[in-house]
Amino acid sequence: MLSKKTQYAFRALVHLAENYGKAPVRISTISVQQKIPLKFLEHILNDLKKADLLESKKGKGGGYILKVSPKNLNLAKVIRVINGPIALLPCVSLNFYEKCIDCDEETCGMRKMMLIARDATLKVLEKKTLEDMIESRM
Amino acid sequence: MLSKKTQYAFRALVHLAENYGKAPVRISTISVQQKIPLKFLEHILNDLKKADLLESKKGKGGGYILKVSPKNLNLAKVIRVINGPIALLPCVSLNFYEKCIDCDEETCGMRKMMLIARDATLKVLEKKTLEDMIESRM
DNA sequence: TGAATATCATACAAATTTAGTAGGATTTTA
DNA sequence: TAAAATCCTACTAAATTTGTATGATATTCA
Repeated sequence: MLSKKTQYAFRALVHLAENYGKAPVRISTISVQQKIPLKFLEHILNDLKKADLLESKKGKGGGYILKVSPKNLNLAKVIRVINGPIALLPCVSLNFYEKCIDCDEETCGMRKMMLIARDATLKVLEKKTLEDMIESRM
Repeated sequence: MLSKKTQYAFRALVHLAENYGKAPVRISTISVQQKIPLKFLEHILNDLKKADLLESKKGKGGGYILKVSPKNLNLAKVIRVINGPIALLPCVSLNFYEKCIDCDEETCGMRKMMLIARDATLKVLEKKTLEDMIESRM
């Protein structure tokens, strides 16, 4: 399951996507409108910034703006930045690979199955974008 | 990601599947051969038993046996019993549904996307069985 | 220039979940 | 009835999640 932090991140990103191309949006605005604890939201936006998804401006009139177009930001990217691996096992993770203990990757059946599951999940999450998410609302 | 407990569960189930139709297997045997802490394994096997996947026999000559055929035990079932929900959001979980806070399900784009992702993942995990897992090892 | 505005950085803390241990009760077989 | 096994309840330690607190830093605008 996605952490609360990740759900917050998506909500913040949707908010910023709706202001894409406009003036920066303050953390406090997002916090109030999306009902996300302000100081927690600071961390989240900072994480997204470090991942190069957001830009920020300090001082009066400052705030955050989406750096990439909503249609170029896929959901897998966001999940990986905030939530971590998408795969069900570390040994089948593309971005967070770790060897499993006591398991020979060549002959591990669990690994083989989770690889197939991962591919199926990724096919969706890497294709769907923030824009798809917003448009799907009607 | 699947918890360590879930990975242990799969390993234990594979072990039991290899003894399907034969005499019961003791916890201690599985513990040693699969390198799973014994007392922790007790809990796991008990959970699987409560979910009706295993049968147990007490006393000398006792142990655990797989109650269902390996080819009739799909991976989603196991994950749900030990790990919990497969969906990425509680509001799109079939077996562990919970309403999200501050979210209208009719118009929530995040929900719409995670529904599609869930279906893709489930299509694999509900189709693949313990037998598939074992056979895929070669 | 300086006050107000905003992000940025670091550290801390509470709550929850995960991963295991301990000790004994219960049941079955021989 | 003794040995062998599961069963049950409670406890504990470690890790992760979900925040909070405090102040530093940068920017704008009068």
